[in-house]
Amino acid sequence: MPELPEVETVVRQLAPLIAGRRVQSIRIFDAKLAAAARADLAGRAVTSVTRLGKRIVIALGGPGGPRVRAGSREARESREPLWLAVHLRMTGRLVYRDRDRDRDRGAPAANAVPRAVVELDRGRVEFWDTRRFGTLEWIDPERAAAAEGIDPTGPAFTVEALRALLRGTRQPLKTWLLRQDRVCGLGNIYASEILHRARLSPFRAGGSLSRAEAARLHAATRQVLDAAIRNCGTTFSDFQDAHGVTGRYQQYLRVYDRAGEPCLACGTPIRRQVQQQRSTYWCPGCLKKEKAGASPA
DNA sequence: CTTTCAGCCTGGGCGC
DNA sequence: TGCGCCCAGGCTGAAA
Repeated sequence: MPELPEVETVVRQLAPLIAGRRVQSIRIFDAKLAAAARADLAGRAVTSVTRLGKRIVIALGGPGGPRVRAGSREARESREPLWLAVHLRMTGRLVYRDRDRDRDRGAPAANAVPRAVVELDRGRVEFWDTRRFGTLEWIDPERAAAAEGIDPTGPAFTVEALRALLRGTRQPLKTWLLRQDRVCGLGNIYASEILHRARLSPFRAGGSLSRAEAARLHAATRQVLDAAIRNCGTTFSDFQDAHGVTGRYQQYLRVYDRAGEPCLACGTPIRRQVQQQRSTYWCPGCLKKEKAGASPA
């Protein structure tokens, strides 16, 4: 579930389930994630679950329980809050389970093991990830946020900010939208959907947009993401996860994965072309119409 | 700086 | 039923 709306959905589902809960430990079952292991989590509480771009950030406060000597280095270090960042990449999922309940629901395969588990005082958060591209990292959120582009759902994402970021770039729009250091959170589905709604060619150079076109791109980004978040994102697999997060936005996709099918707006067959090793979907009919409509009568 | 491309992994779907 | 492809919601790092 890996673009902004899917990650946002996970955050909204997970936050009320684990906020305020005590953590016991993190258990790692995949050697690729060994660097995320640590033994100082017992007694910490989950203080928040938030989204940073496509990452889920679980904040852990200082530990309660038995105290170490006040003022010692140990005490200072143990009070430091910690932030666990989960990146789902292509196939990652976070599944919350109550202890002894829902034992089997959500498990992708019998006898399969999650890559990692955060054990809570009661229940756990499991990290499942078939392709094992996902990552677990302990981060400094300020530093991580500084490396991230503007969040397109937030107040900093304005037409002027978008224009300033686009200025001078010769990268094709589709490719540019996938960059996480300019505008964060977009991926292969929503980049195509947004450009279609904005009636902009995926192959146009980013820096070539007029003010009006940049405004269309801005509006389309907001509209597509808002609708996708309202619908809990896009889910292709029929898999139901442990608390029933199943997106509905796949019903509203207009171009993604529809190569050869008629455009819902104009009937022209949707085209697919590979850009930067990723499939781009667009409707040539809608772009032609746009050009014609834009020229003086 | 840009662009391209292999690589990281597993599994589903398709044509033969 | 099996085999060999191609494809997949992401991103990194090396090379040109």
